Amino acid sequence: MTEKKVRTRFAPSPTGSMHIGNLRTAFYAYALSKHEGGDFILRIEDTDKKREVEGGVQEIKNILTIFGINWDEYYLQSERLDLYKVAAEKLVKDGHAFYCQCEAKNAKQEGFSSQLRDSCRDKNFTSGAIKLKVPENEIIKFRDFVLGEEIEWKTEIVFDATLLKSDKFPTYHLAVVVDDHATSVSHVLRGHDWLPSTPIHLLVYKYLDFKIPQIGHLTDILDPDGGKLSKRKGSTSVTGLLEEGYLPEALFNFVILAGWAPKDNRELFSLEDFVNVFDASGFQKSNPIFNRDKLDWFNGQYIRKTNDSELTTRILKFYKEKYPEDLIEKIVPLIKDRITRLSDFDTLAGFFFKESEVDKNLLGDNFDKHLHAALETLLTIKDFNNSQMNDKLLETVKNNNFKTGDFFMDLRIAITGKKMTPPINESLVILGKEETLKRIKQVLKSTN
RNA sequence: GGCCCCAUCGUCUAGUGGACUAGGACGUCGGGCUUUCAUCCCGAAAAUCCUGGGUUCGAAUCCCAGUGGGGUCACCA
Repeated sequence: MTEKKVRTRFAPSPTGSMHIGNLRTAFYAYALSKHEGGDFILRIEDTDKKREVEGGVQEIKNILTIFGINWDEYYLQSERLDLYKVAAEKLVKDGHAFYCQCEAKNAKQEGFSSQLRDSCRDKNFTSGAIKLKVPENEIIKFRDFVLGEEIEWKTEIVFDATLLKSDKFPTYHLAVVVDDHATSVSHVLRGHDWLPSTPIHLLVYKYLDFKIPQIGHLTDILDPDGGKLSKRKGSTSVTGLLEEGYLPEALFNFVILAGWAPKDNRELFSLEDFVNVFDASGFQKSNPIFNRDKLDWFNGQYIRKTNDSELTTRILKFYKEKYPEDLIEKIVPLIKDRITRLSDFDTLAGFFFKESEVDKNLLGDNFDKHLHAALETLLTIKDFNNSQMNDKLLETVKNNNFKTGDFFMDLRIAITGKKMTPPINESLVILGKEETLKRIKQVLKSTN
């Protein structure tokens, strides 16, 4: 009964549109706690006012909600400034930090900086930014629960990091330690890029006399061209991917499997499945490459799993109600197996809404005979419905000794302007008699 | 450059000293189904387990070095 509750947090900063790798961290942190019936905390790290983006906080909340991630507690660092200030001043008082009045270096210097010890560390100023007084000749280490390794550094290579900026806002190094402690976070899960600054945090924990939580560093998702995932190859922002027509379920499934794997190599996971089977030993140690083909495959899988009325709604919303719902509903069964992204709906089903130009070169040698025969047959059908359409047209093919494939291909092209389309007879039914005949006549007329 | 992490088919991975003639998935190629394209089904190719040394009766699995990839070195997170 004294077991400590697993509490994790997702701590993004509202500095731009959320990156897919960032979202992955949220999924992992969520599953880590929820698998144990623990708590998941959302903490906004808005301590850099200069970089903060308008609406950034709302976007983070919206995205988590879209993916079904709910948080048990919520914190905004800018509302907790006193906490950090007290902690920083305590460190100064105890001799583990000092005031610095140097001019701020607020951008990365050219080349590699090597000035690890700050010139103000022994000047005993009583105001200014507060920096950590890193000790000499100490070994600082921890066991990373993702890597499963003990990692250590000599304090000689740790720099006197700024803890509290002169604007009284904390830096990440201070805020992360103070908040994780204050909110009883048991497991810290974060990007690989934080590994090098972990010794700073470890020192702060020690000097503040806080218990160190479990800390784990996740892999980075890499760009197919090398380096960290970048925007060169299309969007990597979550909203961008959503706008490309990817389903949240597919994005979720794809991204959790980039950096984590189950023992049995299972592929399809809902959020609930993932929480159920989650096991931290499944974390990978090496960086995965963003594989769009695999994402596309997942998306196709989920489109097929979605029931027709739900898919109709999603397409309706995706196109911001540009197309009428009743028509989408009829078309959905025809395109469901044929699209990999919602955005494919346009290219595959566009002809239903807008007459497409017919390239005569696409038509076969006997298109004239084919289309005349089709026209004649279609004219006799009073009520356009699937079974009748199929029977009559097939009968026409037989009676005229046409080649079935060639006949339907010409009809297909005349109606849609394309060689790759949904099933043609079913499409004609949806299109209706009037429109169908009109299009066939038009092609016949323009090719004469 | 210093420091740190990592290394199994093109890609994501299973594998935790003997069951590995290294398994699965995506992609690719071939076939089936079929009035197109897809879906679906079947099959194939694809991995010197990065290299070199050890340890061991035995190594993809443990150790060391090299090489390669990644990260990081701000009053940004």
